[in-house]
Amino acid sequence: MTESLDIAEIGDRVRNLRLKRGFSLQDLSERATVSVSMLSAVERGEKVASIQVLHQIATALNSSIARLVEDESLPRVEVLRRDEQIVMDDRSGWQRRILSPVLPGIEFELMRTTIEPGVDAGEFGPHRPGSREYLAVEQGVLTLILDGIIFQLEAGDSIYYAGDSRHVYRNDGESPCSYYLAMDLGSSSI
Amino acid sequence: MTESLDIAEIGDRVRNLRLKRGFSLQDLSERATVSVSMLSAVERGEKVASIQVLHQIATALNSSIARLVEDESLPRVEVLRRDEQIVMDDRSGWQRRILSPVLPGIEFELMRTTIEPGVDAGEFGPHRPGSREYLAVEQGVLTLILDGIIFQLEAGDSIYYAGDSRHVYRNDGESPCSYYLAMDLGSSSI
DNA sequence: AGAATTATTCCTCTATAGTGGAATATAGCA
DNA sequence: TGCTATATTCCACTATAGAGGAATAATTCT
Repeated sequence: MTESLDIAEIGDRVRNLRLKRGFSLQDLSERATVSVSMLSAVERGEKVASIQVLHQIATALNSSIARLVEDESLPRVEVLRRDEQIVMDDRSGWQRRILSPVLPGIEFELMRTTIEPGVDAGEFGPHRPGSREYLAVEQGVLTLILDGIIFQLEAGDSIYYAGDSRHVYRNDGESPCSYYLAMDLGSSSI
Repeated sequence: MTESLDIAEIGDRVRNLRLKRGFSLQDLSERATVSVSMLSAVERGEKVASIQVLHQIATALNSSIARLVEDESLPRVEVLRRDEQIVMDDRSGWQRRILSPVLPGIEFELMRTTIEPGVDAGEFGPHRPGSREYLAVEQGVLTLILDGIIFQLEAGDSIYYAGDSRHVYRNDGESPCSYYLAMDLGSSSI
């Protein structure tokens, strides 16, 4: 989330992407249904496109508004040693460990959860519409309930589900269960 | 990625979010430095905002252009049983298993890689600027080299790194190494 | 219910987005 | 080098975004 939108930089991104795709302004004009003049003006940061026009440009470049507008200010590397990770221990028998650092403007988490046999880790969500979760079972058997629908997942199985559902994680088995969960609360590409 | 931008729907999203935040048009006008008339027109889908104005509105609503413009058309659930997953077996002694389904407009992958002792899985990337990778070591010891910088990661450790670096994965240990990798080639929130 | 206050839409006007064609700049070829 | 073709920027014009204030609608209070 930036305070100020850099119109010139957006123009640079459009031009870079256009050249990378090997398009002339005329090519892009035809694909995007935007005049050559306007494209030139946008690339030089001379005019501010409406979201309609920028959407057309992005689509023609097989990109997205978000990507053309984005501002990169992320760190290059962050190591989280095991003992530096945030751990949530629940007395009822499950543990959640956050494996990803907090990055400015990024709403994403990678985590590893373990659930003891016979333990119900409780209900989560729904998160905001558009959020996505990806889960991979490392060991044991996980019972995952999404909006009342039951999924039984074994070691090695994986599942994607929309984050705006109610989700319950349970270990109905006889041995500990562990899984990795990647949760993206951000937006889809447009 | 939608073919056509729905201006009325964007307006609905702005209004819903504004009401959720408990703002009047006047409140939002002051916060966003956009006239009350323009806000009303945008909400009613009557006018097309420039990206400058929409950015101001999004910022004032503590949201992003991407989120105001996005179109949700993702599946709710997709299970990938172990034997349905795409597996890349390399003869030199490493294996990569894709754990996430392909979703329209989403450039994200969750994968699990195993590397035999003494094996170098090779060099990857650099991916596009803004992409992010999150890696968690499940077992063994992983040697990860990012743009020439060496990181030694043990079971339980995790690391985030920008995707536009050259990355090399190696198992210098005496036992197999496995790790989970979440790779987001998409954009950051704006 | 009526009055006062607040919120939203309508209206007019100015500034600029966006277009099509001309002028200029650049690249490729003989 | 000069010529041709292609790419880009300039220019004049139309359409509309965006602002400020008036009119209308909705809500709150007595």
